[in-house]
Amino acid sequence: MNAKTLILAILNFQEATGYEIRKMCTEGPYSYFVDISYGSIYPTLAKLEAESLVSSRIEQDVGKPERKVYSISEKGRMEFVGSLATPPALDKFKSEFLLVAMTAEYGNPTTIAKAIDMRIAYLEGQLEMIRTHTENCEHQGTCWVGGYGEHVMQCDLEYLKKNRGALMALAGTAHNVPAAAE
Amino acid sequence: MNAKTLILAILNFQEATGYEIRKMCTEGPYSYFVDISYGSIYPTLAKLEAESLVSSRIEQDVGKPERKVYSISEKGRMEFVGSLATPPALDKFKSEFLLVAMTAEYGNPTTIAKAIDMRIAYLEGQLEMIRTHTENCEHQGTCWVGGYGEHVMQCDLEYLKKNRGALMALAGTAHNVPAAAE
DNA sequence: TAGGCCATGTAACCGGTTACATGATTAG
DNA sequence: CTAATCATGTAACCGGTTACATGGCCTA
Repeated sequence: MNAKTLILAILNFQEATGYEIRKMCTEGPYSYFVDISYGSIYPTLAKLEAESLVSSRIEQDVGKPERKVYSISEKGRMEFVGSLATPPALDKFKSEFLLVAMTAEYGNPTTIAKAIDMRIAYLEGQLEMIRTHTENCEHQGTCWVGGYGEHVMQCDLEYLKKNRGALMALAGTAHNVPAAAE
Repeated sequence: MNAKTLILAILNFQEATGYEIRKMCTEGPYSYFVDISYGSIYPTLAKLEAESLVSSRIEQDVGKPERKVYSISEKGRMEFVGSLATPPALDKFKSEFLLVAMTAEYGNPTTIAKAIDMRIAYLEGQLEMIRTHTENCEHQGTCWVGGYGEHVMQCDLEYLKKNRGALMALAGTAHNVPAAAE
């Protein structure tokens, strides 16, 4: 999914500034399946406005930085609904951790242990985040997606905890490991 | 994970041609957590050879196209083992499907149904693929990762099947949907 | 007074994709 | 005879990241 569709989808639900969009995508309910940064949000917003799919207004509260609040236009809404007609692309998933796990025999046990534990901690944090989002969640689609993430992450954690030992047993068992800079 | 590390990791296990590497990454045991295409494999292989982290030899069987088989060098092995020392980056996950699910109320029910069912079919295919890989699997790290994928995908499917109805109930329920080109 | 949050933006860079070019062999 | 598989590569393009620039307010 490109930044354009994503931002249109967000603005379809609510008005927002670039800053807020970024927050939603890194800490908010979108963060589970999305990944985007300032460097693409602001330019995209500008392009969207140039195509008049969104409009903006400046808000100025005393003692606060200027906010540029974007709203979706009727044309933008049509674009968005239209984009929903094409079947969604497959998920993209990349995991460095799994490469490390696969090659565990070459890794130093301490490093592997740290990698597993950091992953567990990360997933637990994510789970907690999702739970706070879905706890008092009024939007049903968001609940559905939140429940999805919660379920899958729980399974993920389950496997990790249950099989931590098995992976650790492999760590560093390879022969012919060159004396590398560690 | 960049193409370089990934290819080095693969070549650390076995010699391979660019074509074979690509196969492993799209249909083989790496396909679950990796995503790479010819356009990055061949140039990367060339770069790797220029840095003498890998070497190549030409194989020519009668009646078959020429094969350029790459092997990792001692220097490459060291580079690879060294790269295992830095903690792995967080997983990258992007899902268009989940965006569609979140905005299900704006989607046409038929489209949503198709999206869910295609996802189910896809996951079932992936699961089967993983199972064939892990069934007679001699490399333990690969088994561990395969088991991981299997477990998580099973949970994924579970949620999808159990909550298909709930999502369908939301499909197309939004008011104020512009008469878009569908 | 240091660091974090609010807030907007730009420029350079890069990793990787898509599409193209080429061609032989084999299976249906 | 057609489609798929084996096999290698290039060039243009692009979406997005990283790092930078700027600055005021609030909290510890």
